Amino acid sequence: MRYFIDVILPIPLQKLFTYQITEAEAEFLKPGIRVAVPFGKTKIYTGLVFRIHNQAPTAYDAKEIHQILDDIPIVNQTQIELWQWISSYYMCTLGDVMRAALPSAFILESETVITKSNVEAIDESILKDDEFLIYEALHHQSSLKIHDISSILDKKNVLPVIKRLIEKEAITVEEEVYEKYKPKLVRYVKLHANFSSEHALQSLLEKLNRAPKQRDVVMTLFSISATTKKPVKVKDLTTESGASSQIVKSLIDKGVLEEYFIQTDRVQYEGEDNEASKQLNEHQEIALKEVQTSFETNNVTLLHGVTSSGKTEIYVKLIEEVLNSGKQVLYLLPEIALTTQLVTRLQNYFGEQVAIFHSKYSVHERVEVWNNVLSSSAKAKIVLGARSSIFLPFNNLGLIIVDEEHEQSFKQFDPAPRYHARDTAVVIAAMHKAKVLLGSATPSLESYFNAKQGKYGFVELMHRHNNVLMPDIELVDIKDKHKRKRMTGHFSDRLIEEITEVLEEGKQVILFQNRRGFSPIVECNTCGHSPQCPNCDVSLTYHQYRSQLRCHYCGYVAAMPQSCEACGSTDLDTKGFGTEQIEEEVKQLFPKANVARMDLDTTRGKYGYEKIITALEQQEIDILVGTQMLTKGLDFRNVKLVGIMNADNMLNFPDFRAHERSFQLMVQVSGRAGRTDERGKVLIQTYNPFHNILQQVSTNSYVEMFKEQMDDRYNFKYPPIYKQIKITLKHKDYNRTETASIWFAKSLRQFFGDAVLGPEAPPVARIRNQYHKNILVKIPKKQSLAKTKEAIIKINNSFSSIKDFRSVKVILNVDNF
DNA sequence: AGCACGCCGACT
DNA sequence: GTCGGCGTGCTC
Repeated sequence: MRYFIDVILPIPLQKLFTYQITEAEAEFLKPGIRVAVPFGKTKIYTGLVFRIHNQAPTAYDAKEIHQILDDIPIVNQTQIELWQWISSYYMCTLGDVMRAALPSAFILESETVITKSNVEAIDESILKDDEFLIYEALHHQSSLKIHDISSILDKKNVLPVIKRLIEKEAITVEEEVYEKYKPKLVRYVKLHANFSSEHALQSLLEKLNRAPKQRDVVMTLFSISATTKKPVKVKDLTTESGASSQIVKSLIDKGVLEEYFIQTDRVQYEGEDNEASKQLNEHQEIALKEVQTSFETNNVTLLHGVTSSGKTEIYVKLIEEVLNSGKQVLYLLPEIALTTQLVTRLQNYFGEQVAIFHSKYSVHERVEVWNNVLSSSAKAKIVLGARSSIFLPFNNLGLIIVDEEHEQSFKQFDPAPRYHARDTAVVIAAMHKAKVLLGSATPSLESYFNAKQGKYGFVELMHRHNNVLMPDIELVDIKDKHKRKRMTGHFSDRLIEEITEVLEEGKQVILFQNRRGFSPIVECNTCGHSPQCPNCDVSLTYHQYRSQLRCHYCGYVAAMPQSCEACGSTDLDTKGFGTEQIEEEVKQLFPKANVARMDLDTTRGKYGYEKIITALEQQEIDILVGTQMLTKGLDFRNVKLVGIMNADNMLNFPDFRAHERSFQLMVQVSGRAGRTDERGKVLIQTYNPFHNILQQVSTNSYVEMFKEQMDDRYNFKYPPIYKQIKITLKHKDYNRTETASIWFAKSLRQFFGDAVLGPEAPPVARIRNQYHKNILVKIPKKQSLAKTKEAIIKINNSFSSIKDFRSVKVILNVDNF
């Protein structure tokens, strides 16, 4: 009997690959174990065992595997099922899912290692200059990587050189696989066993009298272990005794001390003991009861709680309950909210049981969280994570909380798998027979719709904590203010008045402008020319603080020109405004106030974000100017006024969800005002104060907004009434993109007729020198999604078999919102 | 996706 | 004449 395995490889190919294994391997292997397999002519890849069987492939000879990488499966059966669901629902390959799901340290790739051949000295005269350079380098260094050779020769393509050297038998190459994850070892020391007796110790100390530094170290070791009664880290010993690590080393060399290593987790909770969860107020208590009742009949429940209503405390109670039943909890949050207070809060309640998983963690840290979840370790009973934490190897999930459920960042846009973590969470929960709680102050239309349809349970929490009133929202008509000359820069007289007042009270102000940089367009007043990005179809944004022009799509940077590139005129003007300009104007208007800015530019780096938040909490900042970053789950105690500089640019955004998003954004920012005792104030500056959305924001009428938006969605066949799939075609040649997209749309129409929209060029038609075209397929609820996808895949297959179109990239995006 | 192979322009 | 550009095809 012959044995085979089908493996998933982390490459975007639909197929699984079959390898030969021995009987012993067949007995050992299980689905979910990683194997290193040869792939193509040279490479070795990490594959994940999907199936073990006896059917020999007919068309080819299966290769043998290279190595088994795990003792036990690192991916469980439920996850493999989930991967399959994601791959079919979001129209991507299993390899795509594998790449996204596994921490990158789990996916090893081989590296080519070049060594000198063992042939006796070869005739060096047959070597050419570059070949000799490498041959020579190998005399000094036993082995070289491809990368090293590139830098020695200072060129990119070094493979031909290597090939020639192999032919001349000067070198040999090998593929080596490296384990990327190394457990972290901490170095400890103890007194060598030889000196455990009183007598031996005595004579040792006498001997050391002549080496006072070493004696100090030994004495410090005694005092540390006497006080802590724990093993002593080398690091503690050196800092405590003030001795260099050299002294410790010589003691080890002498055999006085003995070193040993203990494996530790990189991520450790070092906080205090847990505090008890807070007593709920009457409204929270009722909401909690309602959620619990809802869970009896619904697997998914939506909790609509206004900003500052204390949803977190309810979550905490639910988590406690689930933990007591011995199950795991997944708490999903938008990426950015993870870096803040909430993490600390949950750790205060649950201590070590909380594991955190997000993109700022190193690959090693992620592996540790993965392993802790896999082994159902007590250290990962609750996982607090961003969208990718849905891929962790849970085996006993009881509850998933999706906080800020409406956040778009739960949807992955690029690369594949383009999944939505909230929707995927619902699927995972079903697999585990777990419950899902979606929480938001401004639920997404689809979740609210699902709740209204009875598909989800629904609980409302309309009272703010301590019964603080909802902020008072005032609309300021800047068209009128301009006419009456009541504007100073981008500030209306009302806004200036309010800021002045709030500052006098010693309270803080947040100003929201959803655009970074100084101004999005620079224009020449003489000829009208404005600098464009050379790689994308957008005008460059002016960033004042470095006097640069930058493209927000591709990252292109140029110095701000002194004069117009087209006509040479020095009369340059800026159109539109961003956070930088607001910051500058505030500084001029309120020279005494401390002003800070929070946007992508100021929060780069690991702690950039935290720094600003802490400064605001410590009240070192009086006025904070920022983009939508401000809205994500932050709890600012002392902010009394929120100013929205211009509501119109978001409302006019060309997207069917622009209104919904604007509503959510504005309500969320407004929620930052007056969160503790005093009522907050919000000023919204707009050219169009009678816009329905603005009226709804100012009266906090979610339901009204929902009804009106749903009418639009119904009339224009948009989600959540219709499902939709977006197909994007990309190519560097405009004409080819054009003809390809027309062909694609035409084929789609043969199946779906009017339900196909486009092809249409997106607002930015060229990004990084690639032309884009979008096609939208709208799918009525009653139409089979599976059949629709099948048809699209079929069309895509015939598309890529057309020679001219093969180089056109096709991106399928299911539920592209 | 990589990576090898193979065919054409621009340089020593 | 070679080097290296990228279009084409394949990977168990």
